[in-house]
Amino acid sequence: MQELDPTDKRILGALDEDPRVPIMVLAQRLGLARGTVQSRLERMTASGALRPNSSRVLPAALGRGVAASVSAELDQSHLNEAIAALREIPEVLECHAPAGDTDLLIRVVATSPDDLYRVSEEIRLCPGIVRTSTSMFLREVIPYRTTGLLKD
Amino acid sequence: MQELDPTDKRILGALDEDPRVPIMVLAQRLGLARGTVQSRLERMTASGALRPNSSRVLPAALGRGVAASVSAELDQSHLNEAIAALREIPEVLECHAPAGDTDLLIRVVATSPDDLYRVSEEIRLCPGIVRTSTSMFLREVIPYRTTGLLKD
DNA sequence: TTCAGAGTAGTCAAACTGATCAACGGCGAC
DNA sequence: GTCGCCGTTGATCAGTTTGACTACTCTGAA
Repeated sequence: MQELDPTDKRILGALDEDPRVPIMVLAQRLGLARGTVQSRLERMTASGALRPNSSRVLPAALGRGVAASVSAELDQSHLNEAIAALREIPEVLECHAPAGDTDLLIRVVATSPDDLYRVSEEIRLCPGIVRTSTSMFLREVIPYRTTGLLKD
Repeated sequence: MQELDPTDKRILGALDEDPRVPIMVLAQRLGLARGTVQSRLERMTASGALRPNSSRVLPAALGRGVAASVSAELDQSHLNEAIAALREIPEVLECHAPAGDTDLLIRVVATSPDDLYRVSEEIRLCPGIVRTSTSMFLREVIPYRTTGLLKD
């Protein structure tokens, strides 16, 4: 994956609202030749600089209106097993290994607080996971975005 | 924003790899009439069930290879000011208000550990923010996804 | 039973796509 | 300096897709 240059960013910026605008429209809106936009789009999608389109779907639209962060402490010798097990849980949206006290930080969603309990239980039962601590999100203060970074 | 039904999910699933496939191709791949796919896509994009396209861009592709989570404790009487200030920082990707001890959980990215220091400094200096604690992510164990939720 | 809403299947003209081309400019290697 | 490489441009082409429209069918709810 190579880094995106300012032209790439401009293209992505113009695609922000509607990723299906015709390339021609895009090109003339940006003052570029159609071929340029076309080849850059191909390169960007091929280079893996973009997440799959489904990452745009809001969990709330899938009935998962409750979000939370689960910290998990784990038996380091079973790290890979734990990760494999977490990957099988659809409600696990994302997982990071932070420096510091907790071993894994897991982003989850659920249909309700009750369902959240079920999900965190499911995480707790993953092999290698010793202890978890779930913190429900009361509010999404700033929704995920990268818009600001595109404007460099 | 209304909830997506199984057909909507199938459409989104088929769009996962390439959001620019022609609607006709999509329709015959799913065994639906073109008009159906077309109207549903319109409805979905209009209903706000999707994030802007730029949320697909990997921060790493924008030179932000370092990710972290910042917990911020704040003076509750300046909550809105703090949020407004955070919104102005492009490296702040997202922000949640969790139940529990910390007041805000902020997802940030940076170009380097050194740059991460700068960003967390910037957050600390936001009006209303009393104390912060930054935890750098050593590894993205499971990249963000919603794929599993689409298969219900 | 009747009705509204959603899906199907078909049409149309206009517009788009992907592929291709020659030409041009910048840039690093030699 | 100049050579070749690479990306951009502006152009062409046939084939396809789009958006808008129609009429018909199906289904669940009143």
